[in-house]
Amino acid sequence: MPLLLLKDLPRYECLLEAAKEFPDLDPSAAEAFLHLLYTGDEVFGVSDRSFSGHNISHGRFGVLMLLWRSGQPRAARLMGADECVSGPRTPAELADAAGVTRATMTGLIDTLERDGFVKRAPDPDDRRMMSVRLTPAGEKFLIEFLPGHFKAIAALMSPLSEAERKTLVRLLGKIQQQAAAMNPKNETATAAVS
Amino acid sequence: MPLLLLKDLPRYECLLEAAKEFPDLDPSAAEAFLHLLYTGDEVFGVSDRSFSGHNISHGRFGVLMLLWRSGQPRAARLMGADECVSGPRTPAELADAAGVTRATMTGLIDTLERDGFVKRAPDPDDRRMMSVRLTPAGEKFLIEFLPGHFKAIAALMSPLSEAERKTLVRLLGKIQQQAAAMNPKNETATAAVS
DNA sequence: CAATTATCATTAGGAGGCTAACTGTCTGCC
DNA sequence: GGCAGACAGTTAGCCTCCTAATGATAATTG
Repeated sequence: MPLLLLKDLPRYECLLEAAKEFPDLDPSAAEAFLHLLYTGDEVFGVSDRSFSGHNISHGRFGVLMLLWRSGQPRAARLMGADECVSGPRTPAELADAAGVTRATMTGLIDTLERDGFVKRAPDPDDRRMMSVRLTPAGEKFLIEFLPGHFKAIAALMSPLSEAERKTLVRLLGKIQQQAAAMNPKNETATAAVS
Repeated sequence: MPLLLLKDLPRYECLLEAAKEFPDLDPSAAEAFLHLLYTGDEVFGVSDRSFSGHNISHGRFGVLMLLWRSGQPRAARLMGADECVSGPRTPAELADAAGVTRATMTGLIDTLERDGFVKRAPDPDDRRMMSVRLTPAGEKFLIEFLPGHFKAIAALMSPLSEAERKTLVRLLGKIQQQAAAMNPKNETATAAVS
């Protein structure tokens, strides 16, 4: 459970009443916003419980997935890369792919290496760089862990029909796009939406 | 941005291919799951940027909102309480309402008090308890901050029509229910769904 | 070829989460 | 009345995230 949120969401009537006092409050927008945050947190919690029994966390899991068969072409595509190149190897590449800072990645690799899932090796060509690699123990962990994780995801989404899942993804896509446009960091996204 | 996630979501074809290797992987479930986590993170990031310019965070904001006019009946209803009683006052009540541990609430109140938004006072009746109160500075902050925050939420949801917002909330509700049922902590939720 | 600039990984310090253990205070029961 | 247990709040230590600063190495460029 990562983020602090209300345990009970406000009822819609409460939002309506609050909107009388705050003209900027759009009740249906606030409702959707709160539900999105709340559900995201719940879903995060589900996969967190799936992780916690295995001495792993979202961050650690993400790094392992990024490293998973990174030497083989298939892995890169499985993780969303556009081309069939090998997956990320250096801390900088991993940080970029995972969307965290390099400092954070250093910390994650530290604990992963301490626990024997991963190994660092200096790059022979560029002495500034390190090369990160899954150990056999790390690979064994993934092979044992993934099926259960996938089952949990399937169970979580089981109340939704295929059509509902598509609808959900479509609506979330619109919000993603808008959120990206509202992020001052990427001006390209702003242009793409406008 | 709270949680570590892939910067680029895998494409659907990649999930389909991965499903050949892992029979437990349900591609549409995984797609919805990843989009939900990703969008939740993006949305969290939007409100985080709305906060960060004001020396505040989600946790701190949540506490302030819980304390907001906690002496007046309206406040409690605004925050989702079922009855028109006064809002939470003690650290334990705040922790429960916010869904964090008491230890975490102690830390939040510490920094909030250090920054002058909040004030602790011993309870005269029960010397184990403390009473937490918004200072005038804390109230001033909320009054100045809320309109912009509500505007950001409205902007974020602006790509969705009213009907789409209702659909989104309905679909998210199904997932919330399922997530609650999968949480071993609350057996009541399990029973409610089955 | 030397000096500046850019890049890589790490460290240091801070914040917000957690659990577990501790201190004081109240309650309830003999 | 006194003691065991429950309960409020805090403390201590860990994890994951951040930003900013550092040191070592490459790359660029005059």
